[in-house]
Amino acid sequence: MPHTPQSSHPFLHHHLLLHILQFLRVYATEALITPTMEYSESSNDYIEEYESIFTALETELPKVDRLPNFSDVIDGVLSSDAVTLHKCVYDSSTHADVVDSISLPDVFEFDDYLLDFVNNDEPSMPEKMESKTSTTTTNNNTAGEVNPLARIFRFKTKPRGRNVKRGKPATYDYLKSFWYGYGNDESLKYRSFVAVYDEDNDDLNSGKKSEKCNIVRRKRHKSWSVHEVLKLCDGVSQLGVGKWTEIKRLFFSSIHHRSSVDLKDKWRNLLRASCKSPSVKLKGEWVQGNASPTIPNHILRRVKELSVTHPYPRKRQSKIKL
DNA sequence: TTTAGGG
DNA sequence: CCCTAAA
Repeated sequence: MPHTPQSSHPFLHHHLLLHILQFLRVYATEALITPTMEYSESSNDYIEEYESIFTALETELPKVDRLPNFSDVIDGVLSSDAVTLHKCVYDSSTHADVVDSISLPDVFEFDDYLLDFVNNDEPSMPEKMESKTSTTTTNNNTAGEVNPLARIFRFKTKPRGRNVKRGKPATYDYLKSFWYGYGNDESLKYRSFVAVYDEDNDDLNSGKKSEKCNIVRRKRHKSWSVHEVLKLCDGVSQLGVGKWTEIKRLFFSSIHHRSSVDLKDKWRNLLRASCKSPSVKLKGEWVQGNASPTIPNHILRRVKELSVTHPYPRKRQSKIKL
């Protein structure tokens, strides 16, 4: 990794790092290690595993030129060997099930945590940035203060992952509304945002206005667990198709990261999958059907049944053409 | 705001 | 998952 000039970003300063690590420590200790210790004698392995992660983070994070995103970090933790072992303890089939099985403190709370930290105890800014910032924001901020969020947006980050190119560029004000008030759609609270450094609108070089860097909004991909899918099936069988807000309220009240729209999308995908031929055992051999092998057959069957009992409401059943 | 559908 | 026309 030929990382060059240690781009010193304020949020990567040591004290913030410590906060992040502290948070991770608490998270891992309380949510993952503790419940494991009740079931395994080799929990020291887990602790060591996490310690190694922390150590790695401590040395690697300062080199990253993007705002550390807790969701990404925790993804790494959850995909670690420690959790793999953990999942065996619970005899679950997927990591998602592990997450479901132990009541985690909300994994996504970190974004809020970080924001609070930023607001209350702002890291010092590099002079280079400090001067430019002050000149460009004087007119826009009351009390002449630099809004900490604006600083976050100055990170020269490269978005990663899927959908990143399709994200809707947003302004600072747009994003701010999600940080401070999540509105009624709580799922928005669990979305992560990535600031994209806009070369063409670089106030560090041009000295021009650039309060509005491009912000790419994206929701981290989270595979549906069996538990969630069953929940969705229950909802559909009880409330019918199309009542997703209700299903969300009654069956997903504690699963904050699935919006009603998510439910709708998932059901559509499940229907699609249930039509395909599942894997079957023929003469002792497993014949791979063209249906996704990741979805248990009993679920596909359940969906199949429900698709008959609760037909998908077709808005335009007939396309009347004259 | 919520749904249905296309992307 | 995102985006948006429709309702």
